[in-house]
Amino acid sequence: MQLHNTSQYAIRVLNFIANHSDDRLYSAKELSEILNIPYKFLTKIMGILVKTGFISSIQGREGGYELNTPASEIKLIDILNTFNDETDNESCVLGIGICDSVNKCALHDQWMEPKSLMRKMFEETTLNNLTCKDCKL
Amino acid sequence: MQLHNTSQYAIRVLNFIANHSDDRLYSAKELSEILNIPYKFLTKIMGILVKTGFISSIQGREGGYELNTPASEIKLIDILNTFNDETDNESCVLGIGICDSVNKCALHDQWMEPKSLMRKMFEETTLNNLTCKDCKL
DNA sequence: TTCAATTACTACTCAAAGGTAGAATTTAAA
DNA sequence: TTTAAATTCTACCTTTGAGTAGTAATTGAA
Repeated sequence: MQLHNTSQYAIRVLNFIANHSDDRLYSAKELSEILNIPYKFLTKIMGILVKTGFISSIQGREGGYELNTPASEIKLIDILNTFNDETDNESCVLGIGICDSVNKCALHDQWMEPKSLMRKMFEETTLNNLTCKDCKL
Repeated sequence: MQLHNTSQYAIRVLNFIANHSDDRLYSAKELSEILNIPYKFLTKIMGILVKTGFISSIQGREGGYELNTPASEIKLIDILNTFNDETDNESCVLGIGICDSVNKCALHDQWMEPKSLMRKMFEETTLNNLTCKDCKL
């Protein structure tokens, strides 16, 4: 029960860029070193984030990445969805198709509350709320 | 963000056995058909559940499986741990080692509440609480 | 005692996540 | 204009979860 590495990496990178947007551009090489993410894997993820529109890339020497939209508009759930980290509200925790109040699995009732809270958190948290000066990178 | 298939299957099988312990023995073939789990994969999982002590197997003709301990003593969290479905309380949601109040990741604060509820649920729910007559199998 | 229904064991395949390699392209600075 | 620092692209490798195949071992019933 945990997020995919790609989702974790993407959140950390986007958060870092959001917190340093005034600053200057950061390259994949720098991000890889600062965030301790394998360089080649990071560039692959950055490519996806560019294609899906989260960020823009500035190519060539002195290049790097910048957010396309304000940090306050980037929800964690959108990042998770990009990397197939389903938080689908209806899918059954025991894997038996769709779960709802009339068609329950054995764990449905107990799962409701933690699931809702978790989903709410990923839906309502933006890169903006995440900003945190003394945090691990 | 979801449970492994193996964990899902294991919970469903154990729950079914728990709900039919008075009854009679169910074989892997029957369980596979009733619960719609691939037979060969199920027998593999049953083997693990026997080795880890959740169930005992009765070999030979008319054989099958039965719980080793009362359903009220089998916690979901123990099943998850058996199949590497970590719900480790300290491990970081963003994958940066250990997370606690003095060593936070950027998502730590928001993650606390849903994580605690989820963990509490898996720790406190036993096969016994799960019993549910009108549920999907 | 035979036989069929059962679990147990070993080894394999398949798919997806995670990660790597190398070369092509872009571009600002020297 | 050259060059080095950057992104981009395509293809590959590795690991792990998911699932399959075949056969040996066990055992109650006929």
